[in-house]
Amino acid sequence: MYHILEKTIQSAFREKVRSTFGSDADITLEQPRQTSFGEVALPIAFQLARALKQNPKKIAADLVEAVGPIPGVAAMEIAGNGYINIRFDRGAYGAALLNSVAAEAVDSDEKIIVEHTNINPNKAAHIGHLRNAVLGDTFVRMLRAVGNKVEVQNYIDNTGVQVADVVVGFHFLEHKTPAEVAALIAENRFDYLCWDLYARTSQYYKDNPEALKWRAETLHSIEAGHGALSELGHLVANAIVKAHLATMLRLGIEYDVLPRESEILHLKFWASAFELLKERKAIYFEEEGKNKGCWVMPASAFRGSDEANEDSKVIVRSNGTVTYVGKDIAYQLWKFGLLGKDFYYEPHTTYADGHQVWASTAVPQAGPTPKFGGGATVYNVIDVRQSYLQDVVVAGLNALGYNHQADQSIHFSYEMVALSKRCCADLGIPLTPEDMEKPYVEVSGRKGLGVKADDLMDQLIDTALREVASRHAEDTPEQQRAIATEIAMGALRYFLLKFTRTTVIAFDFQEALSFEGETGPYIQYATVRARNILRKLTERGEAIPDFGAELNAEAMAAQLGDEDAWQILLAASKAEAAVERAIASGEPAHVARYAFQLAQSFNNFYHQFPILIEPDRNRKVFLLWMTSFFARQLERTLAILGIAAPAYM
RNA sequence: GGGCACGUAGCUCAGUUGGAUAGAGCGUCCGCCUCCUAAGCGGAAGGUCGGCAGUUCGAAUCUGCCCGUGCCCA
Repeated sequence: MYHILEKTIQSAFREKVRSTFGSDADITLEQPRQTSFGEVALPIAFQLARALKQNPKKIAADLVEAVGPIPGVAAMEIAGNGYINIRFDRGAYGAALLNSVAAEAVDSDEKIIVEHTNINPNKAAHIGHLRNAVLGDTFVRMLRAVGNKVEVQNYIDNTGVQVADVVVGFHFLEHKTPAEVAALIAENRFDYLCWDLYARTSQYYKDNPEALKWRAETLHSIEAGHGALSELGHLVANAIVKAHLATMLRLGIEYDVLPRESEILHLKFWASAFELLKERKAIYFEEEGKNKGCWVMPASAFRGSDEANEDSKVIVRSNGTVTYVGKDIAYQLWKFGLLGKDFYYEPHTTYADGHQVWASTAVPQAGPTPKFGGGATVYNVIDVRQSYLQDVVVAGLNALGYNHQADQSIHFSYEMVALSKRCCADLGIPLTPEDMEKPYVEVSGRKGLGVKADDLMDQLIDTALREVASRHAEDTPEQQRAIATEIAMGALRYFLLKFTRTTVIAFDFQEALSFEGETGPYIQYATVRARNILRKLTERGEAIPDFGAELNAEAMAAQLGDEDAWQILLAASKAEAAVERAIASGEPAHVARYAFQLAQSFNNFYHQFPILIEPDRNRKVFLLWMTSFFARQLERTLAILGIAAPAYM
């Protein structure tokens, strides 16, 4: 509702600014410094003052005169040196909220692809991976909430160095056969086992550099697709992908399709992309210099036109192997439906809600399978350290002449999750003097340095469970655990979302395990309270009023004359505006912050207005409507954040 | 050496794209459970928005130069 009125005001002014002053300046809306100034402020007169060489105050007055009455607006006043302050018609506003039945949903046929998670399938997921997945998943929920068609992809690099290294560990260090590894997979926490083995193998390379030949041998075997090493590679990657899906499902994160690198290889995606790149002269064969014998992309393609830097990017090495970027260009082309090729798909996993995840396969399937890829816009959720490579991929699209798709290929970047020094101390990680100088310590899978996702979730659940058990001792352990899990996961998702994407999260247990203040549970608690009021009402034998019948614009106006009630309702009605703003800025943190403010508003309301014992019938009906409106807004916003609203707390 | 970020209260962070008196949580101090759940609420203290210059009606926000930190590319 709020953003609809915003747009009405905006367009009314835009039109008059154009017709009266011949300017098509942007109409920016602000929130007045003081709530007593009104609901919306326009500084447009200042923007026009310079060009028109007129007093802003006069411009503002002329403009207000020209615009005339706007539906939904009660008053416009000139304030300060030329601010236009706008007051809403409270009765009309309240009545509109009362009648709004999940408006809009600007349906679009265009598909948006969001790729996230993309964890190397060679070890357990850690907190850095969680940030990726939670950011990606929340952004997907935001896009879907406003009516977009979204496809969620989780790319699986099942033929890469990292998988090879774990295979090296099993085969050369542990002397395990595929059958033995299969047996290990059947046991518990294979992903944890690999976590340690990967670190051990990495250390072994360090001490015995000649062992790197094992890695090369393994990579060749995996690429060729036969032999014990290849078999081990598939066993490891498939088992770890399963573990990752299970880990992410704990946080309510689901995928639509898992495109795998093995199929990119077998279906010769790269060969098609290579031909395209050569044909369109996006890359060239280097005849001399250090990159002699390589196919390279000229630096000018991705570094602006600065001639200063001569460093071109190698796409195909002189030994004929393609770099990671090369494969990524092929994959990106496929995402836009530009490759002229497609995967085959087979069912991978079915979630409890019936939702099916598909995985790519090189084998044609008998029955009908869905189509994936061919998006109009592609978001790649990848951490900021990959910026350079992402630029090269986009440059590849541009060099091929796909400028529009290049613009629609968005690196949804975010800063890493590091470990605070206190966190390292908690984990018993010894810090070098070098580390002590730094503000935080970088997570390293290679060193086995990090907080495992499942460990963290378990710890959060334990902490929440102690609290739930002390508050609801009468409940069964299963019930307590279910509630504690919802609270723990809510806390974790909120913790990862409240920071903007450019902020490095220095992970700290004390902060992450907190359930008070600006946290997920704070918002959940407000939601539980709102619903409790309505539940208590029916428990007392009273019916929830028919708000549509008992309230109208007049009644709303009377009740909303109360300044506090009005401000609280106004805040509660801005959910859609907050989501739109967050999508425009690509910042899920804005939704998270709004959810917190919404909960604060509700708590404010809760403490200020006793509802069930309110003697005045009209007022009580109004307060109950406010309560149900809050409950709905909180539930919606939590759903967008992927946070559950527990039955009780 | 080049590129990209960041620097705001004791700590951790927001700041709606240049607007009116810079906000929140944590921590500290004081207060509130006879009342819909205290995972809550109210109040207090706490700031040279890294520094200097510039752009203009107006700068935490834009530009330049410094200082400091992180990441990436050679």
